[in-house]
Amino acid sequence: MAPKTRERILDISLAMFNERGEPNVTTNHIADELEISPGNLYYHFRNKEDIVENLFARYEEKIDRVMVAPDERLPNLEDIWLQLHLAFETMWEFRFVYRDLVDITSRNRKLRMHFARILKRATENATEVLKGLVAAGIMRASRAEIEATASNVVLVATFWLSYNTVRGGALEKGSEDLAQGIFQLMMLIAPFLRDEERLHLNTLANNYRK
Amino acid sequence: MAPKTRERILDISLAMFNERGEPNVTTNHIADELEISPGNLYYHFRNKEDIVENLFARYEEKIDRVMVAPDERLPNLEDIWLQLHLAFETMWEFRFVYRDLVDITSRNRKLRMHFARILKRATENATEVLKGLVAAGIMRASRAEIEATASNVVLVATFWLSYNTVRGGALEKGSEDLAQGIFQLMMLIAPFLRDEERLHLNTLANNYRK
DNA sequence: GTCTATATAGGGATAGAC
DNA sequence: GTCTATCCCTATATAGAC
Repeated sequence: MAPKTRERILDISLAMFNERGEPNVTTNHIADELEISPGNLYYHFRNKEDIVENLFARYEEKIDRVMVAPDERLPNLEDIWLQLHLAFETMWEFRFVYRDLVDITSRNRKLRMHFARILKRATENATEVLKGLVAAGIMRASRAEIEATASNVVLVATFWLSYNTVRGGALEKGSEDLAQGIFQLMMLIAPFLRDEERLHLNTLANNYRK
Repeated sequence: MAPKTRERILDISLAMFNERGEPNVTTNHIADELEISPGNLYYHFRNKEDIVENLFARYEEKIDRVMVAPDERLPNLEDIWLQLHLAFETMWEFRFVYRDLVDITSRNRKLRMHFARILKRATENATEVLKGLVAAGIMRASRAEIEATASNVVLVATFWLSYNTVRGGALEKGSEDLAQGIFQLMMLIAPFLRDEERLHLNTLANNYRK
């Protein structure tokens, strides 16, 4: 049996928001693409914002599952690659949120609060991981450096896709763009690493240079 | 004598774009605010995009003057504080560009190309300055680290205002927000500095923590 | 649950008088 | 240069039939 209309609206809206940017997709576009009537769409959702909020809720749920606190074991660099990879995959899936982040959060108090919460949690998460690396002896950094770096990690992660779009240059397929962003994040912590890991990252740079 | 209408339109548009976001300001709003007729506005500008392009040209000219290549003398940290301050002031003056950066550049090829050029120039500029610090013996970093850091500096500078908006928390008056962003940028290069300067920055952190 | 038809509002933009 | 009047179009949203 075909998926419920409500779900189909959400799915196609996500695809169109991601592709064209949420401000540039109207409810009529969505209805057209689905080959349903605008009236039908409004039977399932009060308004466009209602669709956006539902998609954001999907996003929030997924990203929350990815931002798991570090467990008892001290983290290593492999853990970080993996966690960044999972986070970036989810952000890519809902990249419309990031494309017009300020506009979307400015006009909707609910989304603004929830997004601020995600950022806060991400920053705490990053801080804990960095502290873990210090505790594991993999890196050395002061408290102030850890805090500043955690903020910078979150900032770069949040706006990497926008940056990559805006700096021009042909966009790769999504997965390569993401890999480059993850590398860029790793280079934020590279200078704090002990020589072995630091040199390793420097070597990897050639694979990601663009 | 009062300023020419054309200039008044540009001035008030800039103020309104900065305050409400460019997508949320219509030509009618602008005309209302100026207490002129919409028809008059369209006598001076072909359309809204024409206004945006003119404001962007103003911005580009100013930011180009700020991004001066380092002169013969090797740079020190004071030079960097100063240059960042000048750049951030100009970005703040035209912050509407940054608020909806992806949307604005996506729909206008000309702005897209010009903004990409600014980013490219900023990255080259940052790279040169970092190399200068290395040459001056103030910091140590590999070529790969310099390149990655230059990119991160530009990325953080580009999206600092958006980040600050979106993370919530009461916004300070503009000047304090900017100072915090500049500090955040300095912390990107802190780990590469020799001990003296690195400790100095770490001490400053208390003034900027938020 | 879905459609057709329509109401309403607003934004972009132009013509023509002054 | 400026205004009034207006047109066109698109977007959101609703009513009521099926």
